Amino acid sequence: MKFSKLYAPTTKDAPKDATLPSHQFLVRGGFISQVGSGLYNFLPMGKIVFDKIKAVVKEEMDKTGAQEIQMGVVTPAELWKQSGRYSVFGKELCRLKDRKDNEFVLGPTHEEVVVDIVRNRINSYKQLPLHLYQITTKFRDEARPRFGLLRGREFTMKDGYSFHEDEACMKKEFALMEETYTKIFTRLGLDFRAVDADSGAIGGSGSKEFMVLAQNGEDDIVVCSSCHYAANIEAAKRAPKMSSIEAPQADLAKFKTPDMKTIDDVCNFLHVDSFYSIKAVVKKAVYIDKEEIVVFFVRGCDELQEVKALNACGAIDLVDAELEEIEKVGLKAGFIGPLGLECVKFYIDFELKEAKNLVCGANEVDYHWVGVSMFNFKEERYADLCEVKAGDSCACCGKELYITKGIEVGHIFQLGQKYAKAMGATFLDKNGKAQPFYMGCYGVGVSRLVAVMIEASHDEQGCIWNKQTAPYLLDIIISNTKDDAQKAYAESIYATLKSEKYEILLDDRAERFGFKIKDYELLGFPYALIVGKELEEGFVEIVERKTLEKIVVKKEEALTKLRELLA
RNA sequence: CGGGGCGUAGCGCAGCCUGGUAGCGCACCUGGUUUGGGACCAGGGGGUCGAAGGUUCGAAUCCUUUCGCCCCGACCA
Repeated sequence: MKFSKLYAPTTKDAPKDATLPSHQFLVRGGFISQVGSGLYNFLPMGKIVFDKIKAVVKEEMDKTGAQEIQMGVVTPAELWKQSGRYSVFGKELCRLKDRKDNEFVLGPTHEEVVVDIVRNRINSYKQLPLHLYQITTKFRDEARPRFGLLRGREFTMKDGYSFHEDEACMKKEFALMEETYTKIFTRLGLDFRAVDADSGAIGGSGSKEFMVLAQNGEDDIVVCSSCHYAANIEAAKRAPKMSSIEAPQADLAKFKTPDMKTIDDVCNFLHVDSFYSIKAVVKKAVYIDKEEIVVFFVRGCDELQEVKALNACGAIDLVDAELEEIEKVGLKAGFIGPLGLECVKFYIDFELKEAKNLVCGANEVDYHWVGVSMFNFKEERYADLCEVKAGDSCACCGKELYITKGIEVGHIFQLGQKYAKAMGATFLDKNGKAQPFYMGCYGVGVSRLVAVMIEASHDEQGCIWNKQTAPYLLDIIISNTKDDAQKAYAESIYATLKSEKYEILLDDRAERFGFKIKDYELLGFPYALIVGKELEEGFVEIVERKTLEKIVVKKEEALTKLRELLA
């Protein structure tokens, strides 16, 4: 490709709203252009990168025996009503009506549709397992699109769905997908971790996220400093917390604690470490048909992890409770404790199970209990509720955990029979009995990966593409296009390499050297060949983008050297 | 969804408070000089001032409504 013909509108300045390197460089380099909030167009070079990433994903998926299909973006709302997600999925689900007032949704994911495809067509266990996948546009009406391609409203995802006769077979496919995703992200040259995750709105039992480690990630991930344990903070576990501080010895007694509404106040007043106190976090749980106040108890030194809390109470959403609502159900804000609590639903972090010598609210204004022991609560009261912090101990090996940032690029789920049951999708097993399918589903954020590649590899000047995803492998820069010798030499190298099927760019624009080398650094192709002044003496230069180091080679040897580098 | 900001040429902005000829930089076009780190000189083209309504002799500017975009947070497979 000749740069003079390429549509790559590069700019010196970044758009004012682009804060992340990937967003800035994608726009400055003319890879993408924005057309609306969270809506982007891919320009020629952006499209090349996108297609290269897509090809890697497709190749690895096809190797596993999964079959590519393509489902419609517009889906009848009826299918979503069958699965129950029409009401559960929030405002991200874009709903629309046709001219006859029939309801539709823009597919944010395709479990419902794929079940419909298989339902009544796969009738026997003999036809299983089956894995169908697609690489298509999804739409989610995000509350706050941002960071360019990292969180758009329209995006491209590879989403695969597998069907199995039993759980064992489903788990086998899950393991195969974990392996496959590892191959995909390794081929793309990314530094990533597969982490334990919460399943969110997709549901199901086991789920793992693939996180690319990056400073600008939106997710917190907990990683063990010693063993292989890694998890999204929403699902992270730790070894039960211990305290070296001696437990306060006291018999069960009610203490007057005037106006002591916070853990700090109470602990200071009673000279107790916050480890030995119980914190009450009041939330309003939103269900499909109702709202109610729910209280979560964790150790005073811990924080409530909201996703865990949401899972514990099975609500659709948890929102902050207003003081008025708290008082209305009979709770005494600042003095809430589990002992004798009856007016609301409540859950207790399981690390508090059978704990002793605690301080907690007495459900009476200006009073706290001391010497509390956590026995006599029903088993179902206990749940994993607290947020893991840096410095906590690993549940697997006991060593220290730390927290780092990640960008989610893949997520794999064991769905079990959730969708098949809800939508009445069954097959006949070996005994001739109808059984709902076991399903798995597996997603890769393909368009997001375009941005992730840059987040993972860039410098002050611009992108640094690897050979696997670079739009072009080499940029031949003619320093002065009025110099016939430079032009002729550059064009001959270009023609030769092009005939050998290398993807290369010839910067033949009538611009000055500085302009073109800046564009090269911004666009970030792996190598550049500079044909300039030294050609007269018989030399040209090869630049490696990653290091920006230049090597001078004899003009006769440049081709050989380039073939070696580009191979 | 809560809080805040901004919409004036393709991009970045000034003008608005105090109403009266729509401006600057970059980009673009023409000619010339220049050609190894985003050149210089001269000339030139391009804007329903986000939209609608109102006040006024007169609105980019004041008032009302509305749409869009962005930032912080909540949310988010």
